Parts: sequence; structure tokens; C-alpha cells
Amino acid sequence: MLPQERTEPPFTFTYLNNMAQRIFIVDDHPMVVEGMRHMLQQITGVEVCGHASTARSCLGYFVKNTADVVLLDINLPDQSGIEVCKTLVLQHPALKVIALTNFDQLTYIQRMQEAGAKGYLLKNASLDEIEHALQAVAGNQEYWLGRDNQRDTLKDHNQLLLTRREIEVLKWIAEGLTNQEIADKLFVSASTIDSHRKNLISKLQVKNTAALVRTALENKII
Amino acid sequence: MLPQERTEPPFTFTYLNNMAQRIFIVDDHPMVVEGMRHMLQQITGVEVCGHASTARSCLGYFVKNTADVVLLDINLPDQSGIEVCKTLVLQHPALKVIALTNFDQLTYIQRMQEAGAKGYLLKNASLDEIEHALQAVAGNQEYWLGRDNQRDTLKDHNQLLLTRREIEVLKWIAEGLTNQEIADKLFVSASTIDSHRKNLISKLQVKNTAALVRTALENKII
DNA sequence: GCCTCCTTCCCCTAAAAGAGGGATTTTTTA
DNA sequence: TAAAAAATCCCTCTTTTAGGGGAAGGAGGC
Repeated sequence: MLPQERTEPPFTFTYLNNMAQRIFIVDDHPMVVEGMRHMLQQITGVEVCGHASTARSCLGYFVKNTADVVLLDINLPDQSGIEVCKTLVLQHPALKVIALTNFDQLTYIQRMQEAGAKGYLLKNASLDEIEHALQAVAGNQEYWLGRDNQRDTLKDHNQLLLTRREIEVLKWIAEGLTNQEIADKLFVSASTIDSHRKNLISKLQVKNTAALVRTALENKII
Repeated sequence: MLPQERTEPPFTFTYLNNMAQRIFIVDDHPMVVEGMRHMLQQITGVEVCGHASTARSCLGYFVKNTADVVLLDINLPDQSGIEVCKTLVLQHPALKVIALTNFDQLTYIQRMQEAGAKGYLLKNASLDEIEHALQAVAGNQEYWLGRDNQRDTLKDHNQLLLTRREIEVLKWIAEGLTNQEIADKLFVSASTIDSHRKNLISKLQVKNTAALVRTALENKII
């Protein structure tokens, strides 16, 4: 497939000087797609031109169509979002790809950046954050602020990612198990679970276990 | 108002002896509608014939159309789901109305029952529960099992509903505040907050604060 | 082979929560 | 208005967390 020129922008009227930004959403979770679509509907000068739940159907769309911005999930059922991103920016150099990610996948955003993405948004981003990201890419800027903020808020050797064990422990904590009960389940000492709990509280910058569970659920870590 | 989304012809075949059960969804949260639609798509013999986000557009649909089952939110922006239920069963006696509710609105389901509903589902119901409810109403049975189960699991004088104060305290707990901090905020003693916390744990039948926060978030109580 | 990260485990103290009670006052509702 | 429910507060006692600290072994990357 040859790289092709960016097609003419659509003639969607919104305001005098602005064309509507056409957004294409790619995520395999209907909840995320519809949630995002709903958020975008509340932003003036923006329209959703389509969505796809697989890499294949996304790339299929972009064979004959284009958009201004693609909100692209990193985890797709058939292919990595990173590969999809590479393909898209190769074929549509003017296309702005914004990665969609969960809190626990933040390590992948660097690879998305290398793959040509112009920014990223957490799946539970606020309307404000979405708006800022779209304004940034519309002005040919990038939007990685959230990542940096996130990084700054994290202690412990700049660890961005929860470890497998930590997530495992976190799930049991949210179930209501005590350190000792989790320890029995995982055949380790209660001290170990306590360490994991403390690291989780530290990494996610929360005050206690209650807030830890809330943050974990709201960021879809568990 | 004209029907807005009826797309499928009435004669959709699925199996030899069964017509597809036609479901109409009424909820003002797109997330709930799409989530429910997605769940229903996974059930054979069921099709979504449309949805509405307001009482008005719902009643508008049923002026010239009908369905087999209506999944009806109790809280609608323009009118109570209870009133909508009464109107629907009056105009379409064969229509099975299943109430959609959150955990903290369980007291209303009795009024939905009086209004002619044939069952209820929590908004975070599992695929199994949805399937059972649909099978029940298809067989002219009612589906209130969940309510009874719920009732059985609740202690303290069969209280089904969290009080305003309890929900208020619950929100602060999920924010990560301690009893003392919440007490300072609400100008009461820490003992009071402790009582509320204990009542919450008792009412929601969870082991500790971590599970309380999880349950509260998953049931959209906060 | 070094270094980082993960996992594991331990120490300490103080604070908070969990599990029983019980009790009073205000507010709602039947 | 009387009963029911909600909100308030207190007690004791035990267990669990929070927040410091440190440290050792192993796996994997460079």
C-alpha cells in the first residue's frame, strides 16, 4: 500500500474559522467506545466519523477514508495498537494518533510515541483532558502531559507499572481479604503482602487501602 | 414523537419454535444502554429493537410500535420510570416491563412491581441474571428473585436502602479519609462515623472497608 | 559481571478499623 | 400522635493497617 496524500477535510460547518475535527475511535470495548463518543459529543467542533473494534476493521476504514484524529486502544484483539499506529501514520502522515490506555499499561505509551502517536489519554480521562489533547494535536502539538504528570506523582524509582504480583495482591485486597488471608492464599508471609500493599499505596499515591481500591477500580487496574 | 430506532423487521428467525424476544432499553446513561445492548447481543433468541434515553421518547416509540420486553430505568430525566411503567402496561398489556435499578434504589422496586413490572435487574447484572430474567418473563413468570436474595442478605431490620448520611460517609471513605477526618468534615464525633461505617459494612454484607469501597463503586452507589 | 527490579521477609511504633455491646436524641412517617 | 427510622455518641477489646526502616536472594537486561 502506498502512502497517500491527506484527503481534503470534510465540509462540516461548526464555526466560522474552524472545521470540525473528525475523530475515529478504535477500542474493542463497546463501553469505552460509547463512553468516549458520548464525551466527544459534548465538545464543540468535534465529530466522531466512525469507530472500529479490531485492528483489521480500523485499517479497513483507512484504506478509503481518513480522519483528523484516531483514538487508538493499545490492546486490540487481533493486532497490537502499536503496529496499527505505525501503519496508520505511514499511510496517513497528517493523521494524529492518540493512544488510549489504562493506568496499568502506561509503559506502552513510549512505544506508541515511537510508533508515531501524538499523545495519549487514559480511558477514564475527563472531558477537560480529552479536549486539551484534541486541541493540542489540532495545533500540531503533542499531548504527553498526562504521562509526565503521572510520572511525577509516582515514587519508588520512577516505576510506572504495577508488577504482576502487585496487581494480584491488589485484586485480593479489593475482595476484602486481609494481609494474612492473602498470604495464606499465595503461600507467602503476611509481611510480604504488607510490603506489596505499602508499595501499591505508595505507587498510586493514595492515603490508605480504601482509596487504593477506589483508584484501582476507577483506573481499571483491576 | 416518532419512533427513532426500530431497525429490525418483526420476523427475525432464530430457532425453529422461537421468535426472537424483542427488547427495548430505556436508560438515560449511554454507558448502561450500550453495556446492556452488548450483553443482550450475547444471548441467542434476543434482539434489541430500540432504545430511549427519556420517558418521552420511550412513550413515543410505543405509540406505533411495541416490543416483548422493556428494560426500564427507574430514574429518567423527564418522568419517573414508575409512571412510564404504568402507562406502558396500560397501553400494551402483553408487554413485560423489567425495572433497571442501582443497588441504592432497591426500595423503589416494590413500586415498580405495583406499577405492573414483571421483574427487575440491577444495572450491573451478570449475563446469567439477564438471561434468567428474560426467560422468566418469556414464560409468563416474574423475576423478583434477586430482590428476595438481596433482602435476605441484608441485616438490620431489613433495611434495603442506604441512608443519605451513610452514602455521604461512604463517599468520604472511598476518598481515603479516616473516621476522624470525616468526623471533622461533618462536625460530628469519630464514633458516629465509625457507626456509619459499621452499618455500611453490615448492610452491604462485606468484610471490611476495602470490599465496601469496591462494592459501592461496582454497584454505582457512589 | 554488574546493576536494576521483583519478590520475599523482618523490625518497630502508632493509628485505625473491626466486632461486640448499648444508649440518646432527632426526624420521618404511618 | 405514636411508632419507626435515622443520626448521634459512648464503651471495651482485638486485629489490622500505616508508615518508617532494612535486607537478602533471584531473574533478566546491558
